[in-house]
Amino acid sequence: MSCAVWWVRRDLRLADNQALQAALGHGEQIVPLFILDPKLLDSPKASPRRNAFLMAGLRALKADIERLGGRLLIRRGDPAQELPRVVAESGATAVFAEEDFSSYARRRDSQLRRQGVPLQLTAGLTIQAPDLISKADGTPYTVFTPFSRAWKSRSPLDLLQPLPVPAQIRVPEHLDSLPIPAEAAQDPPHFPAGEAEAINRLHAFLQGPTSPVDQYHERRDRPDLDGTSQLSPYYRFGMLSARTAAAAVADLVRQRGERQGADVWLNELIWREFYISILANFPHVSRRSFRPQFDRIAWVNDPVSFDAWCQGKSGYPIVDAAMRQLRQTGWMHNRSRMIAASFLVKHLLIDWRWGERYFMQQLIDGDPAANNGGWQWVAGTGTDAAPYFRIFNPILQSKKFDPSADYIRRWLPELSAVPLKYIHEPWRMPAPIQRQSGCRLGIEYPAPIVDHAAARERALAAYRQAKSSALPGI
DNA sequence: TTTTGAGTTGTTCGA
DNA sequence: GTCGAACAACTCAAA
Repeated sequence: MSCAVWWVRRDLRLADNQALQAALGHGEQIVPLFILDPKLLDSPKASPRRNAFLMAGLRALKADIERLGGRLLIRRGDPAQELPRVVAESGATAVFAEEDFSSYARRRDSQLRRQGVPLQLTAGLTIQAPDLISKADGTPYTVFTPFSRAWKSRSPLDLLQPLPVPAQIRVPEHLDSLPIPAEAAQDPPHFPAGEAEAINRLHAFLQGPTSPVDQYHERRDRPDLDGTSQLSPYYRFGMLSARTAAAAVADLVRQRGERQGADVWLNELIWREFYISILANFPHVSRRSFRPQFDRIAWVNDPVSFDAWCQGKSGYPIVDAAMRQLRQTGWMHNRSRMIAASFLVKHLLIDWRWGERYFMQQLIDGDPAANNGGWQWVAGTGTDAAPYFRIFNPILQSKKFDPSADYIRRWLPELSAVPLKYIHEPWRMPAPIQRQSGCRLGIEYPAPIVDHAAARERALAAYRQAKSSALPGI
């Protein structure tokens, strides 16, 4: 009886799954397999919370597969050993998996092929394969706007056809499976794992009674509001495919006509495709700057400041609120990510890789491509050719994007009684008001660890220096 | 090959 | 408070 392995990696879904469909098309039986890879689960960039989300996702996937009459096999170890073992035990003649483009994934998959494992990679992580969108001369785009234009012209939304959930999954009986480990970290309460939850969220965002997507363009930048879809963890593990999301937006536009909110939201999906394409085509970005001259920045890298930043004790309320949201929930609003990241890189002059690693250790949605792209954008070392002196002012950002300070008060209870007039910059609060509001500087809430104006000048000087010393031979 | 227009998300300064 | 200019000069994409 012919048989194929469906090797699940970061595509924990039954709908619109090209690897699954290819495996089903190969033979009468399939082996749904997930390999717990210690190299990934215990890496320095792994996160207990993200691992817990993954395990919960596996439990959901297992139940979904069982509902179709199948089983999910769990194995543990190096895929280079475990995958051939499962292939031998099952007699499978092919292995299908969704292609992933991180450096580790590429090395792993090409090694397996060199070993002779009949591994076939399918598309699906992105809507457009990273090597498909290229300039006229065949080289990849490095600027978002032209990339997005090419992406849109190559991919008319009306033509997107997500694949159905299979009716039945038949799995050989005799194969052993480990249990799904119970993780030390709790399942993240804000993000119940699983494909059903992802689909519910997608529909609630697009079509719910309030249709949040229609206000997305106005509300997406406001961390104090609930204006985003919060689907990122689900894309991260493929509990929802990008194509399903894009097709749902296309449906909406067909029903109700063009909408600004839908367009801006779709653009965010294209950003995701862009950064995956950057990582795939320029793998050096995971270790170094996209632009080599910025590898010469003289970072200060003060561990004490870094620790204060991690703990949300920088003395800048908007930065600290962001970092505490991250610590407490494993998720952070996009605007907050930019503000917090900019503060670390520009105000503290700490290497963006330190921040990148910390975010990966905390974020449930932590994705190598998007996280790296975002950090390099903030650091000014990435694909964005904008001027390096664009340094966020955390006070202005705070007043602009958290005007009532609801976000600050939510995550920093010690500031809850501080008057709005002072809450964005509590160091300006007169001593009597500090006592009155129960928020004394240096006691209940820290004094700022750097002065904005001085830090800004220092960052400008460091970047200027890096640029001028980048001349060859000097 | 050369030229031209443009580049997610900004800040500061001075009128 | 609001507005426009300056910030500094580079790289990319496409004609």
